[in-house]
Formats: sequence, C-alpha cells, structure tokens
Amino acid sequence: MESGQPPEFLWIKNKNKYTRLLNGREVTLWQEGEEIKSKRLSHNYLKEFLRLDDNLREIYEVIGSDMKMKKAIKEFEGLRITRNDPWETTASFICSINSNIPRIKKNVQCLLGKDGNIPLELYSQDLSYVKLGFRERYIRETSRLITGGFFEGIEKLGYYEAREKLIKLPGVGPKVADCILLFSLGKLEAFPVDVWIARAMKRYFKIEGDKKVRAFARKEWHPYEGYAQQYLYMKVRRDFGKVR
DNA sequence: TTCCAGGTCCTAG
DNA sequence: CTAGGACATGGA
Repeated sequence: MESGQPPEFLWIKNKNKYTRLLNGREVTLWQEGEEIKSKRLSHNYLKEFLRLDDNLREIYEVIGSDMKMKKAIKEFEGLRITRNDPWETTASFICSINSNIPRIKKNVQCLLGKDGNIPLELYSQDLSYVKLGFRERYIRETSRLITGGFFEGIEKLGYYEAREKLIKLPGVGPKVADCILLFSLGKLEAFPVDVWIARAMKRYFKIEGDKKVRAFARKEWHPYEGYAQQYLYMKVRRDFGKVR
C-alpha cells in the first residue's frame, strides 16, 4: 500500500488503515499482525488485489539468487505486487512522468470521479484544475484510445507484444508500459526501469544502460522480474535517499 | 533562486 | 541505437 504501486496513489492512509471510494462504496483495508482485515471488500477482491495466490516462497527462491537480493527480501519480507484496474494504473503512471510521489498522489486524487474511480471518459472533461502540466494531453489522448475493451485485448497477448502495443499510447513509454503490465495486467516478468532501479542496478550489480539492465534482470530473475524490481525499488530508496 | 521529481517525445549524429 | 533538450508544476 506504500511502495510506489498504484494503491499508494489511490488509497488514503488513516492511522494504519487504508480507505478509498470504490464504485461508490467506501472500502477499508488494514493489517493486524499476520492478518489482513477489511470492510466491504470480498475475499475474492482481496485475493486478486493482493495477489494472494502468488507463492512468495517460490518467488523468493528465484529472485533471491544473490546476497543483495537476499537482504532486500529479508528487509521487506511479505511485500507484494498488487493487481489494479488497468485504466487507473495507466492514468496514475502517466501522472508519474518526471514527477514525485506526493504530487502524483495529489494529481491522481484530483482525477477521481464521484464514485471514487478514475473515469474512462477523461477526454471529455475539463482537467485544467488538476494541474497535470504537459501530462494532461497524454492522459486525455490516451483515454480516448482505451475505450472498448482495449486492455482486455492487450492482456491476452504475451509480454513483449503487449508492451509494444501499450507504447503506442501517448505518454506511455517503456517504463510506464512495464508498470501497466506489472501492476494491472499480471505480467510478472515486466521490469519497470526508473531512475531508482537504474541507480540500484549500478550500485548493487555494476550494470548500466537500459539494454544491459533488462537483459540482466531477465537472466537472473525470470519469470519474476517484476517482484525483483519491487524489492530493489524499496531497498535502494531506503539505502540511498528517500524513505526512513 | 535553483534544482529535481517512479519519463516521454523529438531531433541529430 | 545512443545522446541531449524541452516539457508544466510544485516542493525543498
């Protein structure tokens, strides 16, 4: 809920509980010890949202192939990839372009409709008050292109093919595409490379350049590159910058 | 005041 | 394919 994934932008934290309006109903989620608690959320929703079917033991075995990753796993044990609505994920990560977490959160909250969701028809709305800057055009134009089962079609494709199609959307480049694939379309092999991941790969593995970085990730952590990315993201932000 | 932020797009070499 | 700059806005 606080790891730079879509829930960080979409849910509001209030004393260790997380809340949002979802399809017009206020829902709440929190954790007590090992237990996950919720209000007005079905078990089925939680299972999908938190990807409770992912076998973390098996995933840790694959991505914990060296000392650095073992440490990251130990520090953030239990951290999960979440599964989110594709359009909300897409809009959120277009907002993230060359921005920062606090501002992304503000922008995303501004986009929420009366029912608490991000409307599909953003293209027909006045968005000037959201202060998206140059991102407004991307959001508006992309919202026009994703109507009519766009994401359902993409989800059926393999990772590379799906990625190519997503990158055609305005404001969606390699990084945002990988975020969409990982956080909403269930492609665990997606490996979003942002400034922090680039930094992590250089500091921890002496690897530089997008091409080499991606090749290394696949070689080491396939088919769970996305999980490796999430643990690396948290680890490098703690080690070299943001976050307590 | 200046710099930077979970990048993308466009133009050159 | 790699390199460099523009791009809106706001918080530090």
